Amino acid sequence: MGAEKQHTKAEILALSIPLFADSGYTGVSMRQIARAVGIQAASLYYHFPDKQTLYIEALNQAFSKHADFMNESFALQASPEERLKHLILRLCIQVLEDNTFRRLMQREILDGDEKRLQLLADQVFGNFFKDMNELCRALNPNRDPHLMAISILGLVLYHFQITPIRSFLPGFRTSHNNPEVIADHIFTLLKNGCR
Amino acid sequence: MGAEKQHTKAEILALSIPLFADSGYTGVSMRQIARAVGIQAASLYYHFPDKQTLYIEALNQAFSKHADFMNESFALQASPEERLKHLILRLCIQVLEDNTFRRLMQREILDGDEKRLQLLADQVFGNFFKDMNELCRALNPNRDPHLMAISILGLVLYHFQITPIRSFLPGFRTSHNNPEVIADHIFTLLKNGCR
DNA sequence: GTCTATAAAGGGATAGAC
DNA sequence: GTCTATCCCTTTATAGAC
Repeated sequence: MGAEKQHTKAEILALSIPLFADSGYTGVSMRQIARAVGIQAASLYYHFPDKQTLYIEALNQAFSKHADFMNESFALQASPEERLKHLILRLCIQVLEDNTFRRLMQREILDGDEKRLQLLADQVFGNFFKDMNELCRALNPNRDPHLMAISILGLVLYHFQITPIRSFLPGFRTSHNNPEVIADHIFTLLKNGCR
Repeated sequence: MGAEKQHTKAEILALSIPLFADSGYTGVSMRQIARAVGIQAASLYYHFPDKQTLYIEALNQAFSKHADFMNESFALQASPEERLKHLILRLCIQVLEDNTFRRLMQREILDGDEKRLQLLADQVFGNFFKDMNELCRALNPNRDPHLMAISILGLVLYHFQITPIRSFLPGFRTSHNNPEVIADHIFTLLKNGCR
């Protein structure tokens, strides 16, 4: 109908997600969010009862966006090793491209209370981690799949977590920021160990 | 010297470090720090010109405390593999016991500006990472030591980073929080890959 | 659905007494 | 070295007009 474009909840959330990812919950004010959206801070309270709720809904939106993606690398018909290789490369590329999501997740693991962590576990990791477990079992039934799954995830994520400081560490080369180089390193490590 | 016990800079820093580790820079107020110390907020400004400086000095104190420890696992006379095993177990135990330090470090990697990251790289990782590089070279000269060193560090740290959410993930057992179990898993993984 | 105005609380920081 | 008192700004959140 004749209504001009108005700001929806989803739009506000989409704009506040990168702010929270960059500066954390206490590091972002309602005024900053409002400025990013292009409205007054008071107007945010028409959409959300308080800052907490806005934040939780932002998390929900950010997380659900990624739930789907995760469940693709497992479908393809191939040997467990091939699937692992494919998964690692996809993860590396995805994590590199969506720094916002990775940072938000990291902050949640640092700061989230039990309820929020449960949300993260269910919504983001839920099926993904179950599939990871099964892949790990297929790779080697004698290894603890939970520990293996976390190790694989940790290998990928840590290489990107540490990016800001990496260039100050001995032995750094610019190629170490290349997702294909990292993926290849991780896959070989998982395949052969450090030999 | 009839002076009663007075609060020293070092004491204030020691009390503020866990606060910053728990809630981050913006999540902690000068009043909160003062309360933890048992003085008024204004008194903090006798010791430090501003909050930023207090924070940086807290980081310095927290980091330098750990610089020494790191350089022990490399001294012992043994095969590279033995040294790796020893290092991983020590790291796991250390990281488990000092959550504060781990969290502070994680927050710095998320939020630190270039200058603070340089401090972290030099003071905490500096020699440690150089020794790690050499150990990796000894383990296998054909592998990129920088990537290997980060992988080893990432494997250890991620298992502890993810602790708060681990119990919500499929396949969890309480033994997965045991540092010896984790260390053993990581060492075997590094030695043989996932086979 | 957004605005202006404003309340109420909390933040960093300073002045000056002791 | 710590206190009280205070300044000034920002923050979250509400009220009411449009």
